[in-house]
Amino acid sequence: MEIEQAYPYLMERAMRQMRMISQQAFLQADVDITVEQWVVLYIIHDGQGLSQVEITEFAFKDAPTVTRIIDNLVKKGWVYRQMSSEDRRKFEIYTTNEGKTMVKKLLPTVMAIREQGIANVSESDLRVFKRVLGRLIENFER
Amino acid sequence: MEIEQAYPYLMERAMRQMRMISQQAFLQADVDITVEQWVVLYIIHDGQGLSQVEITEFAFKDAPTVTRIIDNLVKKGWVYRQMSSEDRRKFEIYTTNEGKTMVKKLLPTVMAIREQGIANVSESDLRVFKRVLGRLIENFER
DNA sequence: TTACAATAGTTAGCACAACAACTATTACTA
DNA sequence: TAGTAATAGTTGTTGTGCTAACTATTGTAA
Repeated sequence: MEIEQAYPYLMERAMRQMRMISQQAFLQADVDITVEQWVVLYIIHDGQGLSQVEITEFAFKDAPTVTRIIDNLVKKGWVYRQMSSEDRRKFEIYTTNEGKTMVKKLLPTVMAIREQGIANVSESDLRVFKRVLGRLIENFER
Repeated sequence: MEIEQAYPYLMERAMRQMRMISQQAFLQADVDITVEQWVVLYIIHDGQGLSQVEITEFAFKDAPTVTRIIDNLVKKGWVYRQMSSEDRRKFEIYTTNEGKTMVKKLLPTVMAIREQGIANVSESDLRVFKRVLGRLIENFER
């Protein structure tokens, strides 16, 4: 089937496989977390005190989705919301100690999967790969 | 933020932009269809008479998802299920005339968006890009 | 200062993604 | 051939993605 050679199809497929493998790895590490929750948790961990809007931009998700993912992370005790003192519309989001522990526990696994994907890909091919991805993003902007 | 340079992040972002632009284009063409419905409709159009399992494999989605997407396509009058004569567990899925019309109407738009993405990407870079994608898929297999 | 616009976040509704459990049918094997 | 395994498809549940509509707060301009 012709569609199997198209680059969007290949990208979709690679992404889905990576997601499945990551999910599997989280399960094996005995951590009840989805890939999307991981992404947001990691951003919160890295950015301590970000507002939800800022998290929205980094995660490239929309506001309602981020609200719900943070709800879930709060339920699991990994992050908390703190009312901003300058702007009462805002929250500042932080990881709890358990949240930090989770990130430390899972980060090596995530990095390993990322490496697994590009095993046997040369430095120069990887550079081209990232450059084309950057171009795609530019070309789809606006 | 460091995560913005990682290739999975770039892939996710490019894919999401492409999906949004496609959705927008469908809206502008006055066709009420989601990107996922488009993918499945196109596969059905191209493969006339495929079973749902076969569609599942081409679309790289799972069976329940394909069932429900086909349900929606049937509701919209673009495809129909026909009981297989050799195996009564199976359906053969075909496009209706309206379905064919939709594909003909939307295909040029979809191709144009695909081209827009790789505008100003050289032939050789595109080759590398696809090769790396293929490698990712291989590396995540098993 | 009052009125209106913009911003931060939430809620609701529909579609999709992943998983588990289920029915119906077909294939395999003792 | 009877019993069991495998296959095709559906249904239900939870979480996510996107849009629209909403509340509360802050910014801006007459």
